[in-house]
Amino acid sequence: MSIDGPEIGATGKRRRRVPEVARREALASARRLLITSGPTAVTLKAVGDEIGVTHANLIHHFGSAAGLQSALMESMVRDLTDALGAAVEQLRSNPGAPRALVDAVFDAFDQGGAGRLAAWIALSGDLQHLEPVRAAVRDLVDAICETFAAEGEQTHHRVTSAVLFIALYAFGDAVIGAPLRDMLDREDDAGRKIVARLLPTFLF
Amino acid sequence: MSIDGPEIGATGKRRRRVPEVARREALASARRLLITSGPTAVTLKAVGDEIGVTHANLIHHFGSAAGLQSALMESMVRDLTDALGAAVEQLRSNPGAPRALVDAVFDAFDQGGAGRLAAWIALSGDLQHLEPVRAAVRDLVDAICETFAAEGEQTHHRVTSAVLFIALYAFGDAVIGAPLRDMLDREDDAGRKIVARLLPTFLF
DNA sequence: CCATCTATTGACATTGATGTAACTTACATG
DNA sequence: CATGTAAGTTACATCAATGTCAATAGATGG
Repeated sequence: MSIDGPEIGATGKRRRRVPEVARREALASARRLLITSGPTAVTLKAVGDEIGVTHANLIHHFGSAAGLQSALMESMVRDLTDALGAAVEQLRSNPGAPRALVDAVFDAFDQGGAGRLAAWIALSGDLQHLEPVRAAVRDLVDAICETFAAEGEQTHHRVTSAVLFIALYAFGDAVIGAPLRDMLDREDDAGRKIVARLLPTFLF
Repeated sequence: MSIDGPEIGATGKRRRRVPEVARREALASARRLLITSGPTAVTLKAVGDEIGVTHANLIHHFGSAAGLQSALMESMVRDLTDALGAAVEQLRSNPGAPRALVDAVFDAFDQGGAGRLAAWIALSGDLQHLEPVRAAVRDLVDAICETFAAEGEQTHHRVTSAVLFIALYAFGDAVIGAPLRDMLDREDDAGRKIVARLLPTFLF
């Protein structure tokens, strides 16, 4: 098995990191643990073992275990808002390409881990961590509204319906899409196809 | 503060339950804790305090903490499959009423707690507990296919798309629908309206 | 080379969840 | 009323996660 490789002992010396690097490595490890093994796997010991530091060192950098979890949520929420911002740009530069928009949002929720993050936040009740998402969502709504401004006064209502539609669906697909598609014998991108086909229903 | 009130001592005597009653009370309490406070709140002590027994007594009835969790998952999965079965009956007796079908599925995921349950199972990786759902989902697909058998050879594909659509959406709505609707200033049943409106797109 | 700063560690304490064993007592049955 | 079964409790042990603190050791400036 070759457990406990000489993670630090390879050189026999400690590896001293700049705080920013230490935090970044820890958060990357924590995200990997969250996505692959669930929220209960994100512990100080597990993260420390992955990046070769002790749990006390993580407390030194994040203040507490809750501080690490909070920083992880902030990090992933920032990535999600960035992805939504990129989706806005993608839409502005190339409107009328629903599949590209759908892929951008679905990838953020699936591979970016936003789906599992949102589920974790919702189950644990830490809803305040979702607050930065509010602005990103409203930017997305505004961008879509501008693109389809000619549609009349019902535009805002239709656009919020579209955003609610794609976000809820992408979230559901990221968290339980795989087993559900397996039950139905459907292909991996069945959900994306459906959303891409229905999205014009809202916008046109 | 008046800690440790005479929980049992109110009568001065123990309350002896038949095993089936003890298990039912414990599972009801565990479900309430899961829905209101998340998976980490479902502990032997928390459940025991709610129903007035010790944590050792719960181990006596369920074998272990994992046994209680497993029984909770089974109980909630059974309720979900029952709800899906009822949706099948509802559809057979009154086809062409998408909102009623949508409400039945959404209520199962939201008020029944199936949404939080599914998120918990997905995050923790205990996918085998979803196995009983497979049969219920396939029954639902078959029932819808029979109802719309005249639609041609693409029927099965369209029906599985519809089931995937409503299930993923109901799940997403149950777990993160409330904060998302708040961000978008949308009404509580916005998701249900959207699904009810789009469902005929698949079936007709 | 020396001194200072601080990232890092090791050892220890604490807490909560879980598990085990022996004892108690409610209840049914003779 | 006597008795056996099992629901229920008490007391204790264990383990993992978290937290605290003094000591160690890289890095950098003088």
